[in-house]
Formats: sequence, structure tokens, C-alpha cells
Amino acid sequence: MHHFPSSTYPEDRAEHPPSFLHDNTYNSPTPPSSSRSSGGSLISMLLRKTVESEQTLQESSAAYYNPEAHISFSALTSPRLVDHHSSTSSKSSSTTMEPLSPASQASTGASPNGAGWNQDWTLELGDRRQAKRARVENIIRGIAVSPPSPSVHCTHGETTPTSDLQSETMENKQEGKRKQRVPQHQDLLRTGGASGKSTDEGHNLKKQLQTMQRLLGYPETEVFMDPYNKLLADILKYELSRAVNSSVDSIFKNISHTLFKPPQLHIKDGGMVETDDEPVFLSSHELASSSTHVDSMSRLPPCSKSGMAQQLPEIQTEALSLVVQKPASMTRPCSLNLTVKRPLHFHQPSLLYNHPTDLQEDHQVLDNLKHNGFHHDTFGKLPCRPTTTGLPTPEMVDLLWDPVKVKSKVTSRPPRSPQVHHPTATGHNVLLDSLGLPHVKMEYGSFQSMVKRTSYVLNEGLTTHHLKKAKLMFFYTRYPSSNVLTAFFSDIQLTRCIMSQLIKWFSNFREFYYIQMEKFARRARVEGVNSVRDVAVSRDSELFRALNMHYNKANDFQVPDRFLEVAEITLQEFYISISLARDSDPSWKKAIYKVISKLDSDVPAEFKAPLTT
DNA sequence: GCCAAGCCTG
DNA sequence: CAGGCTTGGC
Repeated sequence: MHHFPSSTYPEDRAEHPPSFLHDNTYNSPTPPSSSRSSGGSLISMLLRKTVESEQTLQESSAAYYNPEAHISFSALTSPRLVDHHSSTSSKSSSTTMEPLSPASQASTGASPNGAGWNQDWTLELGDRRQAKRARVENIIRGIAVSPPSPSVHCTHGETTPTSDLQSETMENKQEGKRKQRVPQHQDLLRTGGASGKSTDEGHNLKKQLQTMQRLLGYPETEVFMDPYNKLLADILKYELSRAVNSSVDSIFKNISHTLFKPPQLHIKDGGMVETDDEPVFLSSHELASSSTHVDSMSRLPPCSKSGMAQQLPEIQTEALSLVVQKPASMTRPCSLNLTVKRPLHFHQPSLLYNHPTDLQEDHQVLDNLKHNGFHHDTFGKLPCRPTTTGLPTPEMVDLLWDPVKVKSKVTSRPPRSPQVHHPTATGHNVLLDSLGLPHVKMEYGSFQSMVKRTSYVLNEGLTTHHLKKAKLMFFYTRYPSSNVLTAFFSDIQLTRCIMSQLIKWFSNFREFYYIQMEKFARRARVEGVNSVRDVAVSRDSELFRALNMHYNKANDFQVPDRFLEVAEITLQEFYISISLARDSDPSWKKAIYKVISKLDSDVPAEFKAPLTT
């Protein structure tokens, strides 16, 4: 098996029982990711706030949420968050790298596999307020949509509608003309939007609001008399104004992050989540990252964010610098210069029906205004290079609806030195679309099952699916050769740039891996572990959880036992080196790297996937 | 000088 | 995760 080369403690190693006697029945705990995104659509939240106001007015004592939905929500989110901390802290008293207590593990494992809050809107369907929301939504959508003129000034003028969503949105394009000026938010906040420097634009906005209020069933005075509601109204005005001015890009981008949510989710026993429909790519983990990390939305690349804009023939009303990236070639440049972005997905279930905790709500609205609402420039001005193909194929357009691709950073980074290679138009490769969707625990050997063909595309660049695949491959190989990469990423044109990116990915994976190893090795020493024999890695260990969270965030992949063995060896190597004070040598890790590099396994053929059909 | 790998940074 | 830089081997 795997010996323990260069170990300083061969005796320890010899005496150390096989560490891979892991419980096969282990039910992988859900990574402590969590929670819901604190972000979301401003308009959605504002609308909901408005509806809530209505609710308050009409049913002051009634619970807003469907009790059942509320319960589900709580069960889906809160426990895990709490549990994560408790389990982590529970370990602090341990002097070894022992697994967490069964209790904590159990409670953790009982948590759902993320995407918990996604259920909310589903559970609310049928509510009578749904109709009202729908109407309001239509209004908003109408506001946001530009004039119908299809004379798009864009290199992709022949953009082909490919979805119902799209055509549906098209129907709502018959709206009035849009303003050009984009009011500064400071002005809006200062003047209350339609007041002060108000123009006819303000009147229009007010009309829109009045319409909404009527639909919501209460007199407008009721809304604005309350200072709180007035504030919300002001904010709403601001948002509407932005939409009216064909500057909904940022809003669009904000909501697009969440609008691509799965159309339907079901909670399975044990908290696992699965979907009826295929396009489920936006996991709660991904969303969680946006809340735990600094405003990830603001960091989303413009190309990916504005990608869906090319789905509709648009009218160019101004010379915006927004660029669109061809989704099928995320890392490749794009030449689209569409200038009008529309919230095509306003009608989709989204945060409109998502209900973050109430108390946070108010702050979220304002915070989003401050932090999310004004990233227009950030979104729109980052460079994006032209595509090599110029025109999007229907498949490409179709891919625009892939939320992962659209939202992912992976899609944005152009290759360092873009080599203009012309895609072989006949290269009907298949996307590993389902890489982004499996929320069901899958077996090691069933990787194939998550490789499904959804469309024929010409993959010129790496997508988030490739990234996810690469991460899973890391469980087998830490140092993949270029041959392996070539073999397992045959669905994309492995240019030098792409290959470099793949290599870089694995380099980053290793970096994280070794950082964790060092951290936990040092922690073990601090906590009093005095023998390498006590250094072990199991699926229960915090180290594994961290790694699993990083490489298998959705926790939908059964990590091979061999990886745990390698991880344990790595941890032990670090432990040994640190114990011997080798870390005083600047290159002390290299010896470890050399050891670990010999522990690679073959990547299952399933990962090659049937990329062509 | 080139290149791969690693390190640092954002 | 990716860009930039350094390092070390050739």
C-alpha cells in the first residue's frame, strides 16, 4: 500500500494501524456552509417589504409566513449554523485529533445539504399574495424592460431566443421609453428620489409606485405617512429610477445571482435536497460564500454578469461599456458590446419570495443599497476580450441560462495570453452541466451519473463545471500531469492558456491543501499531540471537513478513502517536520511535497465523461 | 533566457 | 481563484 517514505518516525508509522479503516456507512456531514445569502435583489426585498407592510396593515397580528414554510426554513438553516460552531468548539478541549463527538456529528449530518432557504418561495406558492406579487412583478418587469425596438446595435444581433423565459420577457418589452440619465444615488437618497430635483422622471416613478400600491390594496398615503415606509418608498423609487433609466444592469446582475435558482426543490429525508428540474446550479454554498465573503457579488466579473443580456435583441440607447462573455468560453474573450441590460428573470421565482430573517431585512435593504447597488462601474467596465466566434450559437445562448457559468468567477478570467484559436465548429462537445447540480449523494463509481448532456456546445474555455470537476479530481490526484489533464478535460480546447489555467487550479488546490495541513499539524502540536500515531484523519475530523468543504462543497461526492489516507500521511509529514523544527528551513515543505506527489491515484475513468455523443 | 513550480497578494 | 513575482533547474 502506501508506505510512509521519509518519515522520521518509522517506528511510529509501523505501529500505526491502518488509518483507512473508516466507516463506510459514514454519512457525510453537511459542510457548515450555510446560511442564506444576505444579498439579493433590492427590488425583491423592497417589494416584499411593501407586501409586508400591507400585511401589517391588514393583519397586524397574523404571522406573515406560512407557518409550515417557516418551520421548514428554520429546520433547514439555523441548526446547522449553530451546530457547526458547537462542534468546532467541542473539539477544542481535545488533546488529539480525535473525531468529533457522535452527537455533534449527528446533528451536523442531519442538516440539509444546503440550499435550504431556496425552499421558501416554493412553499409559498399558492398564497393569495402570490397573485399580487405577480402583478407587481409584472410592473417592475415592465419598467425594467427597454423599448421593444429590436434594432440592436450589437455584434450578435441575431441573438436567438431560446427559452420560455426569454419569450415571456419579450412580451413585456412593450413599455414606454426609458430615460437616459442615471440619477446619482446620493441625490436620490438626499431628495427622496422624486422630490427636490425631481423631473418628470420622478412623476413617472411616483405613478409606478401608485400603481403598485393600488395593486397591493392600500392607499398610497398609508404607505408614505409612515416614516419607515417612506424610507422604503424612497429606496424603491431609487431602484425604479435606475430601472427606468435603462441602468438596471447592476440590479439585474444582483438578482441574476439568485434568479437562477432551481425552479423547484424538494427536501428529502435526511435533509438532502434534490431537484425536479435539471438546471440547479446555484447551491446554498455558493450563495453562502457571497455572504461570508466580502460582497462577492461586487466581485463578480462583468462579463459573466452581463452575459444573459445577449439573449434578447436589445436597443442600444447609450454607449455603455458593458461587455458580455460568451458563456461557453468563459475564459475567452468576448466582443459583445450590448448596452441595454434587462432583468429578464424578474418573473422567475427569486428573492421575491425569499424571506430572510426580518430584523436583518431592513439593514439588508440599506446595506445592499450601499454595497451592492452601486457597483455599476465595477460590473460594467472590466475588460472582456472578444470572442473568437463572434456570433453566439443557439447553444451558447442556451448556456447563458446556466447560472453557474454566469455567476462564476471562473467565467470571467480571460486567459493570460489569449491565443486566438478558432474553434472547430464541428466540435460538438458536451458540457458537464450536471456537475453543478447533483445535490444527491453519489457514489464514487457513479460519477457517470452526474454527467449528463444538456446541450451541444463548443467549449473553448473552462467553466465552473470544469472547476468542480477539477476539484473532485483533486481527491485522486494532487499533481496531475498534463497528460491527465488533457485526457480528463477533452471537452475543451486545451490551449496553452487553458492548460496553464488548469495547472494553476491544481496549484491553488494544493496550496489550500497544504495550508490546511500545516495549520492542523501545528494545532495538533499545540493541543498536546505528542506522537505521530495520534495524528489521524477521518471523515469526522475537522481537517477533512475543511477539505471537503473546499473541494466538494456541495458534499455530493463520496470522497474516496484513499484521499483520507493521503491526507493523513500529509498531516503526519507536517507534524513530523514541525516537530523536528524543520520548518526553520525556508524550503522545508518541499520534502513533503515530494512525498505527497508520489501518492497520487488514478482518476476514475468516469471523470473523463462522455463528452461527445 | 526559458520554464515550471511555488509564494504572495488581492 | 488568478495575477504577479521569485526561485531553482536546465
